[in-house]
Amino acid sequence: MSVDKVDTRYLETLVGYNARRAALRIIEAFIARMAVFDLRPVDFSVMSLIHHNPGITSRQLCATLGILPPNLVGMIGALEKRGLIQRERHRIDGRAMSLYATPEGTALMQQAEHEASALEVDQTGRLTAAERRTLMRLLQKVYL
Amino acid sequence: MSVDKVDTRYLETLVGYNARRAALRIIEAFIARMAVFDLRPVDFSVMSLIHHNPGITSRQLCATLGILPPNLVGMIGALEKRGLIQRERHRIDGRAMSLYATPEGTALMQQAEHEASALEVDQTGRLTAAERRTLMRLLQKVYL
DNA sequence: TATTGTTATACTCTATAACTATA
DNA sequence: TATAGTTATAGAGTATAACAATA
Repeated sequence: MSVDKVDTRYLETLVGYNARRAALRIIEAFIARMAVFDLRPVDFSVMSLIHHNPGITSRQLCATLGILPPNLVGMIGALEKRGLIQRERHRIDGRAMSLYATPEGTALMQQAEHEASALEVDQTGRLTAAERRTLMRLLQKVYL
Repeated sequence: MSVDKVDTRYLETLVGYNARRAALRIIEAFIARMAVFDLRPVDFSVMSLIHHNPGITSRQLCATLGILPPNLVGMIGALEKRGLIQRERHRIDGRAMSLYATPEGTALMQQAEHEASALEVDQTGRLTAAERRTLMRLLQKVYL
């Protein structure tokens, strides 16, 4: 026999389960609304960090976002090919590459971040501003 | 030039970013501590739902957990092969399969859920019990 | 000797199309 | 005609090993 209504009460006591479900919900909406910019969540994160940290290296991006170096190479290459970022050999450490947003990349990210922030408010519409701040603070207490 | 310290302040204003980081942190610990039971997060979720919903169908599992049917088949097959669950043809709807935890599966899940709950407390050690309840409630307000 | 970036490659996860048995 | 489960397969995401250039 099937069950009338699925009892999910146990899983809902787990922070990991709830955080994953919430993240997937928001990311789903993010993908849909960021399609006009042709930016996946990971591309957005990478571009945002370069935008706010001119000269950041690939290694620093990997460490910050938890991306493995081999998996970043293609993304960086694609963003450079699109004219959104520029790569320069690091002035002091010749092994590293410094990354910069181009004027086109900067303009794109100003729009994209504005849209992302608007989307966040939409997706968390059932939360008050205070609850939203609390949620952020508690999540950071978990992973930072 | 690389940057001294990476500025992540903008990304940290996004619920999606924070929820994903927190979820990944907890899931990482989950994978490590559930290895003794040979249960990945998805296996744990599936087994837990079967455990608490005797007779649940594959379709109901898919709808509840957001898994696509073709991707559930192999998991169910593996769990059955391990003797943790039993599949029976649904008594009324001959197309569906009703799923039940075996005594072995039930015993395993009692241990596994106990361990998962303990792990949750460890991973959210920087939160008070009240904060943990608040976090859960706010996350559910986002995705439910 | 260690680190940055890179290539190649394997592995896992997720998604799509099409089939069968039943409703 | 629609749905539950299944098969095969494609695509995206993530991981490991090894290498060249530089520290």
